[in-house]
Amino acid sequence: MGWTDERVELLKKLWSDGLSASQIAAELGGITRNAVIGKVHRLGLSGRAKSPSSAAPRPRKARSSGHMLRVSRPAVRGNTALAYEYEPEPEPELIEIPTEQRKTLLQLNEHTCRWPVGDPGASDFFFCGGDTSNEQPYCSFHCRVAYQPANDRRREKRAFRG
DNA sequence: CCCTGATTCGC
DNA sequence: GCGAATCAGG
Repeated sequence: MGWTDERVELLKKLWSDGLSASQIAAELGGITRNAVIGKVHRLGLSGRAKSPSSAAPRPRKARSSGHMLRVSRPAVRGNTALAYEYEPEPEPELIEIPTEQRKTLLQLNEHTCRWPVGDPGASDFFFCGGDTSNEQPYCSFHCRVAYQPANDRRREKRAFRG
């Protein structure tokens, strides 16, 4: 699907009407939003009350100085390797479960926390084994973890590890 | 993770 | 010139 005069005119109209590139792409059909954006730029009609931050020029290559370093996973496109990576996040603090408290599946009973720790099937997989109370399946800490609102997945994941 | 536009560059 | 890939940001 090429850029016929009709399609270009429609593109100009829709773009000036404030439609997004993906919306225009869907309207024109058989084309991606990248194609729309590329055409918009080539036509020189970009800049539509754009956010100033997105208008800032992007560096061609990674800056190999300053605090943004540690290129450990180069992103390669074609024969050009360009990448920069931010400092890795620090490891989340793991809640230690005493070794002597840990239980295997066979060691669980109605008074031991059943919260799984580690990857099932792994050699170091075990259960929390902490004391439970009030007929709960988990210890107090893991009860909080298990019953907290489900929208905080990051926290849930962290808790799963420990 | 959804989306937005911006930019680069092989084709 | 075209637009996928990739970027930065909301």
